[in-house]
Amino acid sequence: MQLMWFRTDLRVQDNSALAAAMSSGPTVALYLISPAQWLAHDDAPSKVDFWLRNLKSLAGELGKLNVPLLVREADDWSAAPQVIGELCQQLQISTVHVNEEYGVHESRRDQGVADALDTLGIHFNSQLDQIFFKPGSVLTKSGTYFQVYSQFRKVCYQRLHSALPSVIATPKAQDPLAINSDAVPEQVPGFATPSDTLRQLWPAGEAEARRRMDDFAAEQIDFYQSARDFPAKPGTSQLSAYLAAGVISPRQCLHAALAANQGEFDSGNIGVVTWINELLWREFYKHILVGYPRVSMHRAFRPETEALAWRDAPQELKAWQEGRTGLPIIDAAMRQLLATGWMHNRLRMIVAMFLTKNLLIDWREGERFFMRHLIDGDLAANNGGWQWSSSTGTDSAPYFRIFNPLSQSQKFDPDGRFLRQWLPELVGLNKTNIHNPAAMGGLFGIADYPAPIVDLSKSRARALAAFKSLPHFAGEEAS
DNA sequence: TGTTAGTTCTG
DNA sequence: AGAACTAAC
Repeated sequence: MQLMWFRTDLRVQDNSALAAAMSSGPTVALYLISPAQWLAHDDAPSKVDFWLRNLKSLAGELGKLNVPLLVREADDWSAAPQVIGELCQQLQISTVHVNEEYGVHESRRDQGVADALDTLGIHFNSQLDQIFFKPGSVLTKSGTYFQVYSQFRKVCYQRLHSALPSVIATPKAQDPLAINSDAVPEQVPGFATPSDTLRQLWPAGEAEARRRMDDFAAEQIDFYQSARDFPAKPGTSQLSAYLAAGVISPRQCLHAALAANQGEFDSGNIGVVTWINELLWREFYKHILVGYPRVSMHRAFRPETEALAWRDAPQELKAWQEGRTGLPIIDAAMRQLLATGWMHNRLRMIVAMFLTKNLLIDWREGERFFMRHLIDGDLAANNGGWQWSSSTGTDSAPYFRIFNPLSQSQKFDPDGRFLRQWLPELVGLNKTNIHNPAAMGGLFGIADYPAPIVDLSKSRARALAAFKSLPHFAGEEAS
C-alpha cells in the first residue's frame, strides 16, 4: 500500500507525488492538521480556512479516484514522525510519497519523518513539484546560488529551452479500497473563520483555479504588462492563493501561458512574457530560501543592514496595520488586505516601502503582519518582497530608491477609483485632492480622516541618513 | 519596479 | 512658467 501525504499541493491534476504513488500501487491519502505549527508560522486564519475548504474539495476529487483521504493531527511537526509511522504500520504502507517543500522547518520535518520510516523499513519518496527546477540545479558558473534575479532568469530560460517541464497526467481511478475517508474539519482552533465576503472572493477547488487560469490566459494575459500595475483594474491573474496552496501548479500556469504565445516564453506576446517572468520571480525566491536559509530565520540577506537603527514606533506601526496613516493609498491598500486577505502587488511594494523607509520600522514587522493576514502568504515570496522593499535582500531596491506614496498613488490610480473603493470617507473628493486630502488645508479637512502621521520629505531624508550611516555599508550606484 | 533638486530649453 | 533633462541619493 502507498501513502500520499498532501501538504501545500491540494490537487489531483499535475501532482507529481500523487502520480508516483498511484502508479506504484493502491494508494491512501493523508493530511495533517498542525495548529501549533501553523500559529508558529504566522499562517493567516483566512489561509488556514482556504486550506480546509480546498481539502474538502480535494477529498471529493480523490473520491472519484477511489483514494480515501485520512485526516490526522500532529499539533507540532515534531509529532509528525510518530503519527505517520503509526499510520504506516496500521495500513502496512511500503512507501510514503510527498512533494518537496523548501522551508527550514519543512525540510527538518521531512527528514525526521524519513528517518523514522527508515527504521520501520518504509520508503520515503519525495518529488520536485512546487517549482520548475530543483534548488541547487540552477547555479552560477562558480557553483553558488544566484543573488541577482536577471542572471538567474537567464539560466532558467536556457533550461526551459532545453527541457520544458511537462504536465503530468491525472491518474486513473484505482479499485475501491475498504478504507473510509475522514471528515475534513470546518475549523481549526486558534484560526477564526473569516467573513463570508472574504470566503466568497476565494472559492475553493481545482475547478475554480483552472477556470481562473483559463479565463486569465484567454482574456487578460495580453494586457497583463500594461494593466498589472493599476490596482483598480482586474489586470492580475488572482491565482496567488491557489498557487500557494498548490490547488494549481506552476507547470499548469506555464503551459497555459505558453499556449497563448505559440510556445514562447522569452519573446512574442509581451503580456505572456511578463507573466512568466513573475512565475520565475516565485521560482527565484524559493531557490534563495534554500541557498540562503538565514533569510527565513529573521535575518537580513545583506548582513551589513542588520545594524540599521530601525525605529520602535508602536503607534505608527498600529496606524499602518489598521489603515489610518492619513495617506490614502497606504490606508486603502491596508484595508484591502484586511477585508480580502489579498493586496495588489504594486500596493504591497508601496506599503512595504512606506513602513520600512518613511516610518523606518523593521521589515520583519511588516513581513509578520502580511503573513498573518494574507490568504496567499508564502514564506519565500513574502520574505523576498519585504527584503526587496527594505533594501536588505538579494537584488533589492537600492536604498535611495524610495517610493513617494503620493506620486505612486497619482501614477497608478490616476482617477482615484481604487481609493474611493476602500475609503468611503473620501468618496466626495475629486481625482486631484483624493490622493492628498491634507493639501486642501485645515478648513477643508475631512471629518473622520486623519492627517498624515509622517512628513514624507523629512522621513525620506531620515531613511537615507540611516542607510548612509551604516558601518561598512556599500551604497549602490544608481542604475 | 524612483524621487528630488537643480539646470537648461521653450514659448 | 513649465517642460525636458541630469545628477545624486
